[in-house]
Amino acid sequence: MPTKTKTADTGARQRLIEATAQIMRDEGYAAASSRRVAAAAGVKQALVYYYFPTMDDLYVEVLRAGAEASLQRMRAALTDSDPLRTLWAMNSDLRLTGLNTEFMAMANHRKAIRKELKAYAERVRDIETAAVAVALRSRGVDLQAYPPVAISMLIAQTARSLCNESAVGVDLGHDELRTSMERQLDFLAEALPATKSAAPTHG
Amino acid sequence: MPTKTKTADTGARQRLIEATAQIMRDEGYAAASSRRVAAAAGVKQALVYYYFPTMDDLYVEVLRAGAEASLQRMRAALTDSDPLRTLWAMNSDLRLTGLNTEFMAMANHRKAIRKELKAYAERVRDIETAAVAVALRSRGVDLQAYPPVAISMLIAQTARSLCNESAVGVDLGHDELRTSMERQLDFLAEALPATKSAAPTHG
DNA sequence: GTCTATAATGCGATAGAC
DNA sequence: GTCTATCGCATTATAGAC
Repeated sequence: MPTKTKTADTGARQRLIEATAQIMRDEGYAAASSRRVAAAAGVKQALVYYYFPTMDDLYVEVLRAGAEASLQRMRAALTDSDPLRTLWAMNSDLRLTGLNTEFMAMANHRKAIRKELKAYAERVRDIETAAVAVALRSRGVDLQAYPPVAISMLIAQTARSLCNESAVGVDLGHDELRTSMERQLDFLAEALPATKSAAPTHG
Repeated sequence: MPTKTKTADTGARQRLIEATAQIMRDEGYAAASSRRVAAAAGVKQALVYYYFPTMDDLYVEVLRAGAEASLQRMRAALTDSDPLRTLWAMNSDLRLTGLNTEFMAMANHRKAIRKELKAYAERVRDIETAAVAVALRSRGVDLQAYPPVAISMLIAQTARSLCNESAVGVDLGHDELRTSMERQLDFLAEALPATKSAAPTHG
């Protein structure tokens, strides 16, 4: 029953959200005007205001959609064999980090965006931290000395920083930092290679 | 001889640069229009175009001025007793990191800004790396295992990330990450506390 | 060096027809 | 649900007086 109730409007509305995301990525949020996103979605400008009362509402929806997709990927990925590597890989995605930079800049001076970004960032951090805690514990790391939330922030933010810099053409030192990080991840991954489902022979 | 030659125009031009920086920090680069910056500097809009052919030229000048000031501070600071802590402190300055975020977002879709930001970022990294190398070497750290450029990037980017998040109200995990980083800096600082000017008794 | 005035364009948002 | 048409305003940038 894909028709009826409220899932029937998945035409223009969805295209508007996707078009907005793409324009923000490619040309910055300042370029994502009602006329530009309408044209990219193949509709007229006034229709934007039928679906979204203000442009900020559209931006929030773009953020929300991307956030849900990321959380979904994260939850699925973090039950796999090497959550730390997955964390690193997900935060190395240029498409995501590019959009994230735009929203960070927007959030600095738009309350509605700031509120939404904060909520999203904290949900992401919770999930990432839980996964890192599992990974570290299974490798016998002292969780007091290495708080999972600090480790997860370090991995995620380092990956994102490298992406952000690459986007503007700065690559100086990237090889060295990447290598250092890879070595650290290798070390943690190899410590206890295949202790699959937590089923020690006993006690 | 402060008059003559070319240093005589330090009135409106300088005020325009400072006003632009402040507006970018407080309200984002999109708010730094020719009318807004002119009003903040106490001149009329058209005068902006007398000093700067296009708005991008003004933005580049704001970036350049801030960059020179930062490099100056950095060079002075990095000859002192604890360069690693100085590196951490300088990259924890909300005024600087806020402006930096705006320029990063701008650089993503404006060639002139991207070129200038890249040049600045690489000069900063060179200086920071040199200072970290000195600090690590004097503490007997293996520079192969811990490349100075990687360490300097890690310290600087972690500090900046914390600032960027705080600016949008995200503080989850900050205490833990800050404490971990402080402990690491303490360790490095105390390893060989006061080996002042490199003057070993000999050999 | 600083101003007034203005051209040309784009913006967010609304009213109302279909 | 999608359109046409429009209001009111801000933008970059230029021309030309003083």
